[in-house]
Amino acid sequence: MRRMTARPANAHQARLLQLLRDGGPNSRAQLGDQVDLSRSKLAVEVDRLLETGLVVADGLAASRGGRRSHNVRLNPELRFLGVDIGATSVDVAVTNAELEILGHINQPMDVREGPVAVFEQVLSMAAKLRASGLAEGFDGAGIGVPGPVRFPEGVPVAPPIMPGWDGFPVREALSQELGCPVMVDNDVNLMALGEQHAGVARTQHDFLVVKIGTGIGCGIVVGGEVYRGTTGSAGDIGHIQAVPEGRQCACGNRGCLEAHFSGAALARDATEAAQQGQSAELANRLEANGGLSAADVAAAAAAGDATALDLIREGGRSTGQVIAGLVSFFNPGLVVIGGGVTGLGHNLLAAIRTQVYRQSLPLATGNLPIVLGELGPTAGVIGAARLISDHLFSPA
Amino acid sequence: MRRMTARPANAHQARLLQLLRDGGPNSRAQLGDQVDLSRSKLAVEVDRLLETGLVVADGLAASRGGRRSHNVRLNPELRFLGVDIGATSVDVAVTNAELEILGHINQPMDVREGPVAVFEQVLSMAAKLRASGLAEGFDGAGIGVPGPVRFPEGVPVAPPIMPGWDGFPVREALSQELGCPVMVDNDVNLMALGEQHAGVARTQHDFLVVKIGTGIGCGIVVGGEVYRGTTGSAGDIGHIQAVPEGRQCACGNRGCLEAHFSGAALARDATEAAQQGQSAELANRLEANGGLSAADVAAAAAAGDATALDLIREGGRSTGQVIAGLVSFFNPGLVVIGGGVTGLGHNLLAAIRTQVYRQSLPLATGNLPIVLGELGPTAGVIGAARLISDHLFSPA
DNA sequence: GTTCTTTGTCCACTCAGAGGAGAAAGTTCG
DNA sequence: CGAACTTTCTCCTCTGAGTGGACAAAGAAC
Repeated sequence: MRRMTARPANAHQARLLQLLRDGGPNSRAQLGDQVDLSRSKLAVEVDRLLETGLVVADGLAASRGGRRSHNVRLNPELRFLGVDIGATSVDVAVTNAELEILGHINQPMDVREGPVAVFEQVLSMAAKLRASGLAEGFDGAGIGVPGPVRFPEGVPVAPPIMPGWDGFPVREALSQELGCPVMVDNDVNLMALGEQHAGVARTQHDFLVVKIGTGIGCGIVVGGEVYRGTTGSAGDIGHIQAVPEGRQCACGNRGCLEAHFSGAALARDATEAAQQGQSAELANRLEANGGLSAADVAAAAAAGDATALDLIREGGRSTGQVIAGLVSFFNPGLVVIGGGVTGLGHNLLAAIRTQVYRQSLPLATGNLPIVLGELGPTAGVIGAARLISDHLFSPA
Repeated sequence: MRRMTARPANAHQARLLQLLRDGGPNSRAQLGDQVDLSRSKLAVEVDRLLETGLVVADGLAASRGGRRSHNVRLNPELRFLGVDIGATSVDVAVTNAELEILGHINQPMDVREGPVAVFEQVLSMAAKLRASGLAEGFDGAGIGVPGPVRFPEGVPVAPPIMPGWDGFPVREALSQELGCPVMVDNDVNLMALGEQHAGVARTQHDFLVVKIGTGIGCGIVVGGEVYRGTTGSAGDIGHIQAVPEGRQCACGNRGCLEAHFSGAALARDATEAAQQGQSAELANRLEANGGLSAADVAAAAAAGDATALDLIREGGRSTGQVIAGLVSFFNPGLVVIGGGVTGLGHNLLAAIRTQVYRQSLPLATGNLPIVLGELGPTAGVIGAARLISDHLFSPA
């Protein structure tokens, strides 16, 4: 199939595409209710979109008490690729233009192997999805990387946990390989984008998404737009001091949040506790698996292990301490907790909530929900697809 | 004089008014260079503005190698009132439409006396400026208050340091008294607005302004727009924890930044030090003035007093600690330090810089200037005038 | 079948804005 | 001083986006 080359010619067309993406098939009349255009003008723009092939006719809708309407919808053959590169695994998904996930693969990987190796893996995963008949090609791709990105160019900058990626032209390279437009962003920003449009933050304009995975980061949405900062490093909260004179961090300072709580820190602390005989439960799991992960701690806590529970509570306290500061500063309408450690669930959330509600002023916390993300491991790839679709569904 | 009632009828007119405000008198040709309109359309809009009286002819400009141009400018009789209510004093200023300060009064006051008393004082100060011939009336007024504001309504909400103001309809009351449109905002936001357009932040889109006065607060500018948060309390950083298990704060928690450093905290600490005989210099000043202020500490430090210097350094360290966290999170392009304690000058700035550059990651601090505000005590009133002018110079 | 409702198309009209011609008012240079 | 060039500003025509109403098509309600 020939891939999509057309782009909306004006703001009206862009808006119509977005309505069809977010609202599914629609009649001209329904579109008219949402778009503040005369019916005549609307019909013209819809006809032009039909000509481009971005939009296709979709039969007759049921009557609403009068003549039945002719529905239109986004071309069901459009395909977007969403890629979410984490520190230790990659997610790749195919969506249609309405951003429904048609196929999704996750594979372990080490981002430190560098861009060339990782790219090879991503491309083979994309090829696998294509081979399974889900897509003949891609009309656009979004990709998230676990570090700061110079957004306009789509290039990672000075990423601490992914040496070798600094300055690697991710956007251009992937665009070349896939033959379609590509947008690159930080993984946490994509998670925020996902939760904003398909998840728990659907009604919010100003909110934070704290992703606790191998590391820890924060997505910031201001006025409905992802905020990336002056150099693309906004939301880099892993190295805010959570514990004065605390643990030594890889960044050179002491007491960084990430050194005290993250997937990696939790696994480390649990292993220490097991080795020191503080918890039989954890020691058993260490024995059995040859190592401990955040999931082990979650399981131990669920089984009633006090040490595991303490670790989670203490981590939640540190995290809550930092989030409390951000809440005072930013006054968000919602805080979403996501990432790999959401398996820790309610225990973690309770510890964070307690700390935030205690430390921030009532005006900021009065009506502030702190909740878990709704999309789990798909948040990143959905956000990635959203990113490229926002780009393509805006005036050229 | 009849006060201005007209408003720009469309976005073009609004843009033209803003250009004339920020660039002074201009010819049609010069305006055309900045506004991306055909000369014919531009002429039409300028003529309409002339009809409204917002803009007046301003004679012939010097030739630039051809026919001399007819300049136009904002009506020089337009007057804005800028009011900056602090915790312990009020500033009131009159500006013309180009936001040049024509007159400025500062008077001591205690905001805790409540809105009625303070209003009376503000109105009498405004009357004094009017009586001195600077204005026959006001075309708009901006007012800043030292606490959170529900911005659309212009009403303070739950202000901790100004009991009695909660819910007081500042905007409506002042508008009634002055007979002109009024906008209300937090004092720190106005300071940010002032520094953004007339001060040190002129080229920045994303920056922070930390105001250290009686209390401590932060103005946040995102994409050139002041960010106020979901409930109007964004930037309320005085109660972020700077010292774990630190001093008891009035808010009920321990170790809040404001409890460790602010004009009030500094005066308190200096008095304690003087009473405990730690500094003869400070003790002398305490004796002489019957009390100590931040200015006394500044003077003592300038005279070489080690205790005063230590207090400043320690305060700068606490402040820097908090700012470091904000810098990691927000990744601003500039941090401006302002407010009453800027008299502490270089010593304070150095302590803050040291702490921030040490604690935040290089990508965020790499090219991050941390500077003192440029406008000093006029930042607030200039920002206030700017606020109302932005409102009036936008499409009705 | 008649009447009412909803949907979609067609067409005439309005209006913002572009762009060119040309007049007005200067400067520069031989 | 006069001719040629420049800049500014006005006027007039033309275009194209968009509106709104008339009308046809298609179905529901009675």
